[in-house]
Amino acid sequence: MINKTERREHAQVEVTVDLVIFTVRDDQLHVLLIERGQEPFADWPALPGGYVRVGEHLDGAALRELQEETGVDGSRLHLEQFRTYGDPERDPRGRVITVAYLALSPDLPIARAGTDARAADWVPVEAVLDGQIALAFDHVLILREALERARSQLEYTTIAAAFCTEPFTVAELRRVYEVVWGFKLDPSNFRRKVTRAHGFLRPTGEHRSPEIGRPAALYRCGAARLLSPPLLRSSDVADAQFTTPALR
Amino acid sequence: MINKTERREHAQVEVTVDLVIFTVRDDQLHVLLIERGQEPFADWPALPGGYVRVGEHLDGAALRELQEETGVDGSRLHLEQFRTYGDPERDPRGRVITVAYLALSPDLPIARAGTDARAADWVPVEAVLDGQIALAFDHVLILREALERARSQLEYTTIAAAFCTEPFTVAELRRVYEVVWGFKLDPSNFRRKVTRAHGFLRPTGEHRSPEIGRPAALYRCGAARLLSPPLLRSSDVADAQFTTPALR
DNA sequence: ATCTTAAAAGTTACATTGACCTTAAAGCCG
DNA sequence: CGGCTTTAAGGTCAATGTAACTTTTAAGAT
Repeated sequence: MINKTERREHAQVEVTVDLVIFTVRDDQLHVLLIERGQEPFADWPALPGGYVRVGEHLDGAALRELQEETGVDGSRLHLEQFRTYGDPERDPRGRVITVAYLALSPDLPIARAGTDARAADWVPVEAVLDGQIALAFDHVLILREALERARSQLEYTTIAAAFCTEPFTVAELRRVYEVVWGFKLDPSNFRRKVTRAHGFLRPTGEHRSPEIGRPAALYRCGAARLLSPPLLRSSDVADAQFTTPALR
Repeated sequence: MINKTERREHAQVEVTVDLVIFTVRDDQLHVLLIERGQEPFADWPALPGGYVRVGEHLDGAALRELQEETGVDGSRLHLEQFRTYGDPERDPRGRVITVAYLALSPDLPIARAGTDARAADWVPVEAVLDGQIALAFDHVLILREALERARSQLEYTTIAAAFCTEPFTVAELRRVYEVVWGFKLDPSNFRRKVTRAHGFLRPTGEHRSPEIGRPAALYRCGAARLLSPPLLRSSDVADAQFTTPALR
């Protein structure tokens, strides 16, 4: 079925990876952005990412670009491929499709300056979705879809713990859910669910005193990757999200 | 950060789409396969798919290849991009990455012969996973991951109805779940859940008499895309699946 | 000692679930 | 016809899960 006519029509494309790295900072969801050093979109904020090299795995390219552009070591993050963007018009340089990755990170300090990217820093997600900050290419779309994916991942998986620096308290974990989902949770019911969920939290036996108040028990991540039973947002919220990732 | 050195190292790749189309037939899960007409892997069974053309959207390429190779009109299926495969060694022709799509289909008759592909037909998924049938490229991997995706989609979305030809009965819908998940469900409890779930089923008021037994009420798909509350597999099963789609 | 604060644990009414049972509506058979 | 078989549909009930709320606990501060 592949004849010489079609052979001429194959798109010769270049492939990039882009990374959406979220963190929780000051009770706000932040995303890791760089400032582009080159045309197109020179000086614009953008998701970290770049070209996949000859003979390089997609996952490897994602790790490398993250390291090069932001100094972040992605090997300890739960970096997950979540979607590929291939609109023929999405890059003014020509046909460039990008494989998007998502990860949740503890609030790491970002080594600025010096390295590849002109700047890399955490930026509040809301500032981007508000339109206060415009991003290069179709990165706002990618960010929006990554956020929706992250929100739903919190329901069915244990990755929320990836936001926390070990060891962490139940309250810290709850704040992650609250910030990503964008609404408050009942502390008591939240505790009951996450402590009951098999393999989510491993108690250390240690405690940490906050500035004031009763000391909180400290936990580490358990072995489970899937949360059962899941920790669902209310059905109202789920209905509102109502994503239809299908073709028209 | 993108300098002339890196510019030389950009992978020049070709991009294909591959489609995993499932259906339920004779109480078995089937996948739509073609027989390759060309090297590499000439005469091997493979997932339908092919090169993305210049200026073509990924979704458009998926629809076109499905039509060309199997005669199936994908515009009425819920075709969803689920993962991109980019192992540098995955295609002997060189660097070819593929964007994989997933859809659930009613049991359509496949127009054989004549067209682009030498043959296209439904094949039991088990025969492939057993190793009885080898597939070209990394298509077994793609199939396996598509199956896991489909299984989990049945839990949280209403796409199971896409397997059924409208109008359909609750028993037909239940058989879809049983075949995809691979275990029996309690008919009574299943009915209660799917009829209660808001926006899943729309009663037609009509009935259809089976060969024997009480006539079953007929339904059409409702408007909801997300299932709330979700229809979960038992937690044992969820634990067993335990996928870790992260990097090492 | 008492107050304040946040963590942790308990209470209650209610909804959902899984396993099982009963009734309903057809065709079939004598 | 009347009873049998078959599948659909609906009901029961104990166990579990949930949301909203209250109470107890363990620290530092006054």
